[in-house]
Amino acid sequence: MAKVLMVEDDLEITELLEEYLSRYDIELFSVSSPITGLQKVENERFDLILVDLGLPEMDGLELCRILKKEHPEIPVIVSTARSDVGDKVVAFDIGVDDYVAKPYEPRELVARIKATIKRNEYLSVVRDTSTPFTIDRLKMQISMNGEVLDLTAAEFEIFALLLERKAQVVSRDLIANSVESMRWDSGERSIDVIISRIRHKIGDNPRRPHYIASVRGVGYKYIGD
Amino acid sequence: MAKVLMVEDDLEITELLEEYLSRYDIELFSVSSPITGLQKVENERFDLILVDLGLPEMDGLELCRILKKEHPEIPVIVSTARSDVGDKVVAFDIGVDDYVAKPYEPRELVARIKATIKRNEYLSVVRDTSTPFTIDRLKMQISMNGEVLDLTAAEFEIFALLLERKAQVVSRDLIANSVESMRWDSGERSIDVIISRIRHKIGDNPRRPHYIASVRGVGYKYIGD
DNA sequence: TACAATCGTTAACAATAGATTCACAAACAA
DNA sequence: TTGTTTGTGAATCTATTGTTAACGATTGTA
Repeated sequence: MAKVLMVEDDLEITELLEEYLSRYDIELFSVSSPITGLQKVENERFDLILVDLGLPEMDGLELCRILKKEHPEIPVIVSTARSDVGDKVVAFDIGVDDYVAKPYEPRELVARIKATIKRNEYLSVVRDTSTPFTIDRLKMQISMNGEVLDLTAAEFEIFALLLERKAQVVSRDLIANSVESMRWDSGERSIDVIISRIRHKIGDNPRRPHYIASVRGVGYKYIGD
Repeated sequence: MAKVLMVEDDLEITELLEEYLSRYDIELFSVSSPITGLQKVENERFDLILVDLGLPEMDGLELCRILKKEHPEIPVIVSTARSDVGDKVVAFDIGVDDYVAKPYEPRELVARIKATIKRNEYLSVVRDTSTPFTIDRLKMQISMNGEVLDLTAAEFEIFALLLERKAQVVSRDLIANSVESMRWDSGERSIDVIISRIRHKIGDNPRRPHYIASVRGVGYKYIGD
């Protein structure tokens, strides 16, 4: 039974779909606001998220962006009544997995949901080979090639920060202000020391770094090749 | 001097901070209601906005939401006395840039304000199809035909300066004053030397330059043709 | 055109700012 | 307490920047 979360404010649609999808082995949960959607995602595991564009409070695309940032492992399908092609383009740009235009046939939705979940199962295995690191924020751990690294809180936070920003340079300043397990006013050398400890644990060499490169005068960056 | 707008109804705090922040090169303007805050933002340019949650009239989060919608380019920091974690989560969801819990050390506030402003200065990748070069300030790198160049800080800064000014002549004086990674009192020859090293790395020849031409008696310019 | 004066280029080396890491201290958690 | 995590200062190391100087190119002048 696949668990799908739907973010949609039209109650009529959600009730209909809940009933319909259950016949195809899909358990549908629905919330009407992006905020509650995000909260639900934090506390429950879903196989897929369905986002309706044209939502109140927050732009639906904005929700997708956050979802893709915080939970890139969960596939997202967007739906919209607007015939706006721009939305579609932007949505795919963000990394949305599929798109259905309203009004859609329920049967079509079932097909897309099943296809997307299947594709994602396969992809998540492939994706592992591209970068050796996986972040699990709920468990607060980072794995390297499937092996869980033994990191302290500060090490975890800094490394996660670097990994999330991919090749972007992360300044010591930013690190100091983002990492809760460090005192906000601790010296810049402390950051270097923690970086040094992370490097040691992942077996990286600062001279010829494979993962964490230092950027003179600024900070560090993760180099995913 | 950074201009910061504070939306906070506790006069005691604002007066204290106004005095304190000025010592750190931050000019603080304060308003006590979200409405006047919004009006001020319409008519003046600010580098950052500080919003206190738990405001009268309008919910502080609501103010943030409007600010982020109307002026996404201005960074926002929220502060709150509530220890409510939910607020924090929602605030970040809205797109708030940073968060301080009350009571906070004034020094901490200074650090966060400075960091947030700096982080927001450069946001995007400059892509220009007319030249083979691409500047990515976040990653602090310049690519030539897709290949990332291995530049040092000073090399990066000078080359970026030239590229951004297109065909304009950039004087040695301007270079000396713009480049942070160089000592402010270093001679003019040092600039020439760094230009030489950039040329070497991009395979340019000063006799018959394709990219960087010297302008006798003044400085250099980038020739994109 | 020849010559001088000036400016630009770059190689080789020197100076230095910044990074790394060690060993230990302080803070924190159990 | 004890053990673990984070912070500090110092020694060391190194990449980056600065300096010098010899040479080449350019401009101006007669």
